[in-house]
Amino acid sequence: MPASRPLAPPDSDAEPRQRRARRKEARPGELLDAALQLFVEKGFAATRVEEVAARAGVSKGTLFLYFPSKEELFKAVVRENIAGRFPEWNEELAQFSGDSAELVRYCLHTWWERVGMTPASGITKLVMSEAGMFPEIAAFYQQEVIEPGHDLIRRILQRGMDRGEFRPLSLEYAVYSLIAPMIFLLMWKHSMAPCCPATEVIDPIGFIDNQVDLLLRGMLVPGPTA
Amino acid sequence: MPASRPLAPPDSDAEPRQRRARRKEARPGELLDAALQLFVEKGFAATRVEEVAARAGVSKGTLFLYFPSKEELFKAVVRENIAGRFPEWNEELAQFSGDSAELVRYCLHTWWERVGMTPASGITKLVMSEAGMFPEIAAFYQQEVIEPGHDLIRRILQRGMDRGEFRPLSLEYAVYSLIAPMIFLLMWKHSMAPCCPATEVIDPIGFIDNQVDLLLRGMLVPGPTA
Amino acid sequence: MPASRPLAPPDSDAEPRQRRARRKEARPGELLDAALQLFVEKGFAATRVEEVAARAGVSKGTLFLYFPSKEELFKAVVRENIAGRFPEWNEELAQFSGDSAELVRYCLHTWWERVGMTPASGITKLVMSEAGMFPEIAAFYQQEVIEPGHDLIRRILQRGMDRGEFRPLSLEYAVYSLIAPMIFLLMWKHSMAPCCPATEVIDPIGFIDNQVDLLLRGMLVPGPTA
Amino acid sequence: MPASRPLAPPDSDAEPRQRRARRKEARPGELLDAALQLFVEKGFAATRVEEVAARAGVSKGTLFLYFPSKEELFKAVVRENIAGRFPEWNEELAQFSGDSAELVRYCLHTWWERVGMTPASGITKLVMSEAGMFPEIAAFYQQEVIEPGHDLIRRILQRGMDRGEFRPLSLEYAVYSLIAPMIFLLMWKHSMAPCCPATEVIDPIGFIDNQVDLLLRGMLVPGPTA
DNA sequence: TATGAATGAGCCTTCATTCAT
DNA sequence: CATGAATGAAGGCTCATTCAT
Repeated sequence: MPASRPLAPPDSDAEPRQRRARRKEARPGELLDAALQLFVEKGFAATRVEEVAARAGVSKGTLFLYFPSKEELFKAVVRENIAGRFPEWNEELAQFSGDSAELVRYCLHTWWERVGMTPASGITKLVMSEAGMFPEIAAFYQQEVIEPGHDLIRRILQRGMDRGEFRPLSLEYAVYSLIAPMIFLLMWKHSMAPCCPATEVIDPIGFIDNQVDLLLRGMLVPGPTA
Repeated sequence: MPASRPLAPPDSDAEPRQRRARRKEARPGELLDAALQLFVEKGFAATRVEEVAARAGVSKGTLFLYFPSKEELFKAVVRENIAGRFPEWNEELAQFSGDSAELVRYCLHTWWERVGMTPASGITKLVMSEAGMFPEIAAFYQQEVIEPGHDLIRRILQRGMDRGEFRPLSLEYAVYSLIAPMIFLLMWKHSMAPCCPATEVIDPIGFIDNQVDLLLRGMLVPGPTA
Repeated sequence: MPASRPLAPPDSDAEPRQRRARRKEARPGELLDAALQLFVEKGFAATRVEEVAARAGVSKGTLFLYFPSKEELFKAVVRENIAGRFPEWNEELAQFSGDSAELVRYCLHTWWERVGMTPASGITKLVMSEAGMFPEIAAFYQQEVIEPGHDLIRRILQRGMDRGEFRPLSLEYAVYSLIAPMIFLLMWKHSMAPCCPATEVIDPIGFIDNQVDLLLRGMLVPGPTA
Repeated sequence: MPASRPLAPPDSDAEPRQRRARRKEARPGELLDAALQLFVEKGFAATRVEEVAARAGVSKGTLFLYFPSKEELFKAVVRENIAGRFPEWNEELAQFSGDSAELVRYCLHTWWERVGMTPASGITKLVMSEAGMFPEIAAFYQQEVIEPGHDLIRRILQRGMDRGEFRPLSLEYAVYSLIAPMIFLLMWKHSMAPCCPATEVIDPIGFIDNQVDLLLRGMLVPGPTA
């Protein structure tokens, strides 16, 4: 879940005077973006700080002006890219007025649009891949993303049950049932797809639609006209 | 999918004659096991060959007697652990006589018992994490594991449709629907769980049961007493 | 044939501004000099890059900033030290106006002064010693040094015959007759002399003089007063 | 100058019973031959003991049964191959009855036949190439080969002067004049020729003939019909 | 601030040497 | 005697990090 900082700052500088200053402020962000890309592509160890700096258009030394070490850069990348959008999303959820099946469908599609298909989706892959080396980061991610995410989904499911739309569900497991296909899409996109041109291409929208159909059919209280 | 090679060779020196020779045969396996553990634990780059050797009870140099480089060791770990169990599984599938819902349930549980809960499950995590650095390995995995796996599941779904048990399904997407929860379990087990004691523990059996219920409800032709 | 680059860069810091920059330009040369010395002293394999770096007053890593590998360093040493001085020598030869006997004598003495007695003479010993391991280098040397050298000598001999000073000679063999003593001096200087204090010391000037006398006596058309 | 041990032991064993025993005795010799070849080809450092053992048809361990270390193997190779043939040669010289010009020609040709063109010629190349690392060996070689060789040549020259055939010569330098072309042939054969197919091929017999003509013309007392 | 030359700890890999069989 | 599996010291090379400019 990317912060609202523009990922690619428009360099169409109306006022040429302050470009330098603006760039200076933009530095850390540009470095984080470059780092995100590279870490996702190649993993933590295989990414060289010099490459990150180069992709951000600065020198190696400059990177260390902003981040005291490669590890801290990594942590910053993760932290920066999971900046809580949950308040906003919780708000959206609270105001949703359609039926719960709609809500489920809306949620997964929205997640895809706002996270799954953006570069930010890479950080989940990143965190999972490097969790062993950065338990601290994994715990942080768990706390800041996974738990709020689970809560959000749990509320959706509860809403469905409360409104008599969903049959009684094991909240715990049902949450995973909704998350699993998203994780799957993510890993597919970031792991297999980029390196095996032979890999079958998954159409994410189609998959999500189909998956939601399947799951909802299992979750919904059977209507009189099944 | 680990070979049936015993993980810890019985050193019950019944015949004291050829201890050396016996060790020699066991070496590659011991090294591969040690490497599997460490690669899964720490990733490829962060694992030092000396550590692998030490865990296998030999010296650094010995490792290079059996594997010409760290990369080849990695490849061997992957190859060793996916040694085609598909023929055997395909056979089991062909001889299954129960209904297709049973078959689906049986399959996922069996996968968990034979792969998911064994150390070999780390391989998938490993391949996904390092795919960027080892496109060759990823392609190999794609060909040797993913495609046969998809085929197998596709046949199960087709069987269900042929026998009139499953409603018409998009084979493509339905395959992913069955795979996704397995991938999710795997990543959970190898990424979040080991480093965040705080993480909610997922009971895999429970999750699989629940997930199968949900999916089957969506896949089965609604019986007279839904 | 060493380039005219000063072997020990004058660190007489007149302008304290850009010591760093100046060093940077001097580095490759300092490293090449150090490498030349050590390679000649100990051979390629027995020379450690760290030692080369140390003798050049830098750390191991710095060496790799300028040369991508030990092999490339070696190649650079060879290239640096044979940087075509042949054009200049050919020019000298063309403008020589004395008789051909003088020219032969002048040539061999000049070779000694400009190559034989300089550290660059070690290069030939080096190339010959390591030719088996670096066929590429040997071929390069053959092309860039040996062939031009032979051409030069061949022209001298031809000049002598054209002017009626030398009797008809087999150009091919006569070239080797002039080269052989130089190679001999070189190998003596770099192989036997340095390690056997007992070895008889050859006075190169004396040897060259004597050798030229002997050869010229065989090559010259017998004058009326032999 | 190879010892009289046959370089390639004829395995056409008339009596098959003792082959094993005979081989056992032949071991050190076979190892030394293999080592000579490889050391000459690749130099000391680049030759692996395992390769030597393999070429001699034994295992690595066996080599260390006969030679306590690689360095000692090297020294043995040199020692073995310079076994004094000088007594024999000195004898030949003493009994030579022709004129001294003939003797010079005979000597150089004989040297080529008995040393230059045999594998043993490699050791001179070897000693010169590795002298820096084995000063002890170089000194030994100096003492056992170079000095006796110089003595022999010096005696020839003295004989020529004593018999009034040669003009007064600087013994010292004239010795080098005769040795230089031999050294040159040797280095050419072992260094440049094997790795540069492009290298001009020198016909050694032709070169020696030509060189002797040239030198003798310079050394001989001019006859009435110069 | 920004640079990039310099550093040196760290790791993979080789190979002479040992030793149990 | 012979073997070849095992060892571990040594050295090439990388790259995160520092610091003079």
